[in-house]
Amino acid sequence: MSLQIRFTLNDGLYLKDPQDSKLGKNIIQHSIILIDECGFESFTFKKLAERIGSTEASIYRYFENKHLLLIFLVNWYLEWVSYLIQINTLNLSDARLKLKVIIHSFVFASKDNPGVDYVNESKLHNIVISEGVKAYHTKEVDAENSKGFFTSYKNLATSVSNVISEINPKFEYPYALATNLFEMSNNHIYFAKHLPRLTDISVNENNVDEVEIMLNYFAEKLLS
Amino acid sequence: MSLQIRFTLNDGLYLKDPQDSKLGKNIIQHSIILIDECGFESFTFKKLAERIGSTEASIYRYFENKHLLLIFLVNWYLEWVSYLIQINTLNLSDARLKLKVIIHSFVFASKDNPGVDYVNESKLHNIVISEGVKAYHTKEVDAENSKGFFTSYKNLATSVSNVISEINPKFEYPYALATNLFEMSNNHIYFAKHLPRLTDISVNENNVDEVEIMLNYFAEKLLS
DNA sequence: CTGAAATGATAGTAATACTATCACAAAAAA
DNA sequence: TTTTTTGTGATAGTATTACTATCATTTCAG
Repeated sequence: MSLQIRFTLNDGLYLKDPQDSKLGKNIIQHSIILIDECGFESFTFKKLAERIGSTEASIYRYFENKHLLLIFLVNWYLEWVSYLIQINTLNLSDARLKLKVIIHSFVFASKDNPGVDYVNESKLHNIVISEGVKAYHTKEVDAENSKGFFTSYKNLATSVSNVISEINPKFEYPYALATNLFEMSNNHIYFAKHLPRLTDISVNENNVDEVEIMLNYFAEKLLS
Repeated sequence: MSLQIRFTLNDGLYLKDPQDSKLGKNIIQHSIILIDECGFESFTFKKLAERIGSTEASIYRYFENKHLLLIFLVNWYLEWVSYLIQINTLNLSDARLKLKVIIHSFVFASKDNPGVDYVNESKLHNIVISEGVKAYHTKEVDAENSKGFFTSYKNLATSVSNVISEINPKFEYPYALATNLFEMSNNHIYFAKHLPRLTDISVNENNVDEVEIMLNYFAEKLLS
């Protein structure tokens, strides 16, 4: 027997909760692997169906389209990061230490943790880095936002901004700093791997220490 | 007669230079309008052809596909911003003032300038804000990067990072700060418009003053 | 054991992302 | 001027994508 983590995600994202069935979990597990392999644009439900020995029609019973699946995965990741932050800051009283844990979670979300058996957190993090921004850069943002599809991100931003305000109550941009640390983390890992001239840091064999050091430096300096 | 600005963009981006012909300029002009209207995913060459009274086949003679057209447009924008920065910092000696001009250009690129008659810089800026990240978030980044498709961004990052190093030669992350100011500018304008809970600033009727103030604050604090 | 729910199998449609061919007009070269 | 080249339009066609619909079968809960 195993204690399974289960996140409550906005139920408008799916037609049937994939966390409830074998097929659903298969969809999550292998969509992560497949998107990581081929990239989001050339990922299709047909390919996914072949991969898991199912059919397109069956997958469409869970997700209306691949875009909603992407939002689902990104939200899953954000819930996972929020969860990590929560358990690792529980017994910390120093807000500066909490922010260090937060930054560590942004950068390392994949490593050092047990996780959920059907989710490869490391590959999911790669997807968030490479494809995450596509989740909310569409013509339908406003409609999707009003359905609550981005509350996971907002909640994370809020909890991080609370820590920031705890460190420096006079800092005027706690939300902007919170989201910027997250976006910057993903961006610069991506830059280091693919467009190194756009950053100063380097990531060798998935060693993202330099990113963490940079984010800590930015945060400290801004909040001093 | 008019003095037309003309940017030299990587010639691998197009099959035939659209800046050379009436149809080419029409493609640029109306693709900007159309992508701004429908968003990149539902923008198609067929719709564009109908809009300008031409045919799909004719457009394919200029661009291999809509993805390369997007990279072309983003590069055009970056060249335009670089050009603005160059002419507006020419007679400045104070590096801090230069950085202010840079930030102003990131945020306001559209307004207060004459421009090129077939390019609506304001709409182009909107496209960069909403769709820009898709230009380099694909499985083909590495291949496209090696063809030099992203040199406009790299050049901009380099020139901004030079100003940053001029302000504070000991600052360890001049490139990261340069790209972050650019990305942050676009991100937070987008957040303010569509996901306001992810930022602290607001943008009313395209008044982006608050974004500019925030970026200046971040830059000053980090470089102090 | 029975019935409902989940899945598989198959088929079909509209739109997308192209490629190919031919005809025509205008501009450039001879 | 004539001839070529070049650019554009018109039309057609193909493979793939993004779905939707229907019916049969399996699975599992009561």
